[in-house]
Amino acid sequence: MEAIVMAWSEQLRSAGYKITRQRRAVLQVLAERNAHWRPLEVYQRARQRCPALGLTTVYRTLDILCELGLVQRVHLEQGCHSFAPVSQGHSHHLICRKCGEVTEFEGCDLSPLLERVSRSTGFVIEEHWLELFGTCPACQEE
Amino acid sequence: MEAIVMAWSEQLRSAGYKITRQRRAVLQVLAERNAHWRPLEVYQRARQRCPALGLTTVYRTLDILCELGLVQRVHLEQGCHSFAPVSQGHSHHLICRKCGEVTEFEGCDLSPLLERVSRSTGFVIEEHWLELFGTCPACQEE
DNA sequence: AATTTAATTGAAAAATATTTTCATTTAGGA
DNA sequence: TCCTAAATGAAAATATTTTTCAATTAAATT
Ligand SMILES: [Mn+2]
Ligand SMILES: [Mn+2]
Ligand SMILES: [Zn+2]
Ligand SMILES: [Zn+2]
Repeated sequence: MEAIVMAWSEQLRSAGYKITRQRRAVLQVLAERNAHWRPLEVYQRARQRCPALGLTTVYRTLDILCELGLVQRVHLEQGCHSFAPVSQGHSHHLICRKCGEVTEFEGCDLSPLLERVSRSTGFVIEEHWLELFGTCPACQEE
Repeated sequence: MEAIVMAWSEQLRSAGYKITRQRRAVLQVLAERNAHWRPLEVYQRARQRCPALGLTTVYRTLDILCELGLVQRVHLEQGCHSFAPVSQGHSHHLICRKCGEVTEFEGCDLSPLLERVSRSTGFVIEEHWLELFGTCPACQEE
């Protein structure tokens, strides 16, 4: 089994969640590709491994994974219904508009920007979201 | 009438759209506050000015305003169903988590970051989204 | 291995959000 | 004022997400 699936399972377990066939199937699907997944897609694909799976459980599992910071909602022009795996705590995504591939990128030093905005607006800034869109190497070759 | 409503109307007109009572009511609501608005909120508020207004028309009007770059969808933790006015072309929002106030901020020079990410991933980066969350000056005083 | 039990489950229904359809109305140019 | 394409709202359809609840099950305990 994929190492990432085992790592996720361990995180679930240590947070007090049981490892069920259904949850395992969801994790395995998410580990298949670096991409963003909609609940319905996860459901359809995961049912090949676990036919008894219900869509409700997919939603519930994604909720838990979000809560634990193992996946993150991805916001797209077409809508904000999909989720992508996350490696560390604070994370941003780079999304291919053609194939949907999702790549995390490291290091977002926005401090100068944030400080400037904070000073000019008087806001206390507590969080930032940054998402990049473009074309991945594979899709650049058409 | 608010200057901003007249400016928006002119934009609509010059894009070939008719200025209807319904559209004017929607614009007037959006101009009321620097905030993010959900379609249903716009609908309820705008019906005080134009009782015949339908929710469908609110959705359609927001679509057009998005298309023309006069409003922009705002993405929140709770969901991504609201819209906020935009002054210029490329714009980012700073959102108060307490009162919902939305402030645009100027100048987001992300070039060094984008270039670095582009180099390290091989992606061609075409667009970026940045949203900041925090507490506005008024809400800081509790 | 059998027992126990709280966590988990899926189906169905409900709630919420958005889009489509279509007959009627209307803004705005002629 | 007349004309017409654009715009409209009500209703229905579609899409997404959550709630409810009786049945099942993971896994800790015997
Ligand atoms: Mn960051
Ligand atoms: Mn920018
Ligand atoms: Zn979003
Ligand atoms: Zn505030």
